[in-house]
Amino acid sequence: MALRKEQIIEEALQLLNESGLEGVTLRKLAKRLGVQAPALYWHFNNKAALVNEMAEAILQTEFADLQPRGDGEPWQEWLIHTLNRLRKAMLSYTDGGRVVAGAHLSLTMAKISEVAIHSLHSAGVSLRKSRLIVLTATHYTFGYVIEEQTPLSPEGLKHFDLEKFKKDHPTMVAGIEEYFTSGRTVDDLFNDGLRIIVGTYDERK
Amino acid sequence: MALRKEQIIEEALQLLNESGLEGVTLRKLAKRLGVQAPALYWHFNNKAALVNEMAEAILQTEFADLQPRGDGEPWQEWLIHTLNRLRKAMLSYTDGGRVVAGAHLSLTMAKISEVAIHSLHSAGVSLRKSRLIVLTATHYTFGYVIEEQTPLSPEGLKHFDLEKFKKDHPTMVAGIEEYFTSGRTVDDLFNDGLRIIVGTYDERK
DNA sequence: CCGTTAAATTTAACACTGTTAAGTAAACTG
DNA sequence: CAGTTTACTTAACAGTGTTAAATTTAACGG
Repeated sequence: MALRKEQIIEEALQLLNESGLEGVTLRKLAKRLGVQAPALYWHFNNKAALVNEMAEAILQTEFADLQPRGDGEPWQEWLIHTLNRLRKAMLSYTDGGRVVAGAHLSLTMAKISEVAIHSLHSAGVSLRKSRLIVLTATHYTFGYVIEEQTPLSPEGLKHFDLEKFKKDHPTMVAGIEEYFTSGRTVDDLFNDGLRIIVGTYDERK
Repeated sequence: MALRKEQIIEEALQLLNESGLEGVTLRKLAKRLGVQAPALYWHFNNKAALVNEMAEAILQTEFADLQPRGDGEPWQEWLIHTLNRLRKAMLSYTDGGRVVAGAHLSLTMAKISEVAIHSLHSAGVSLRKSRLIVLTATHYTFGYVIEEQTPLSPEGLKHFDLEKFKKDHPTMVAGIEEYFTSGRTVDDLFNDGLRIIVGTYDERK
């Protein structure tokens, strides 16, 4: 009775969350849909197209409606809030960062950029700087999420000498310990990076 | 007469540059080395380990020697210069960004972070802010390079309506045109992003 | 209701992929 | 010279995306 494109993507996203990006195979996906693998090729030209649409769907759940900066709202706060939503959307699926970052030509991402640049520009920031800040913050967000979603394999951990690492990277380790023993989280870390970019990072507190 | 680990990686990197990350298969690599594919498993536990060592090699060619910030040298300039080297290293191989960013537990990356944080801290920046800036700039660099190395498929371009895109994203398009018609390049764009992060972006000029 | 056309899917197969197990030949070691 | 380690080969497994052709299912006009 005709498989619908929408439900293929929905099932693919569920599979993504259970098995990760490597685990999303056409045969597994087809089985869940009660169909044979080549049937999917009627709905998608190839797997890459499927993954692209998955990325679009991930973004759409969070950005179905995207309000531009409100009157009087500081652009820094608006941008930070918006990029927190972007991170949240990617984090809500296993390997969501890689999926979304790998999907070029995403209309939703383009829309986010457009609204963001406009939201800064309309607040008095020059067009060039608006674009620079949005671009920088977006790349930062992608890089941050991709890394936080990259699992460090237990295999690599086996050969990892923590004591030697500490001895070889004292400043780095001190910085990490200082940050987290002060009660901060990876969410705080992400937001502090954004504040560095938008220029509202406050040394005190 | 005994294959050496070093030359396997060298050949793998050459293959990477010719065929991209997808093109680096154990059989192709083995063939180039005049050997059968399973022979590689004597030298590496699995393919992921091979790719990790490729990442390390990519970084090592550029960061065999990494000088910390010199006395009197502004930390902003030192950091920008160092991250330009990081970008250059990744750009020198097809999919270099994905390879390096995917390699967790890279000792070379750890060393870069350590030296960088120290270079900022020793210039009077607080430990916490030093780490924040380095982390932010590093993630930005990864995100930037990964995107600039992601090829937009001709397939996706077929269905792409440029005129509609322009109409739907006027601010974004205006920003892009303004930037590049002023004679700037993607290298400049990358560096302007870094300047936003380290706080030396100058609106004029 | 029938015949035709188009939509949606199946079956079979191809050319790959990473990876394991078992065997083999050369090189070193005592 | 015997035994062990090093470095590989051969054979095979289970899986991958993808294509071509045949086949079923649904839709539609007369």
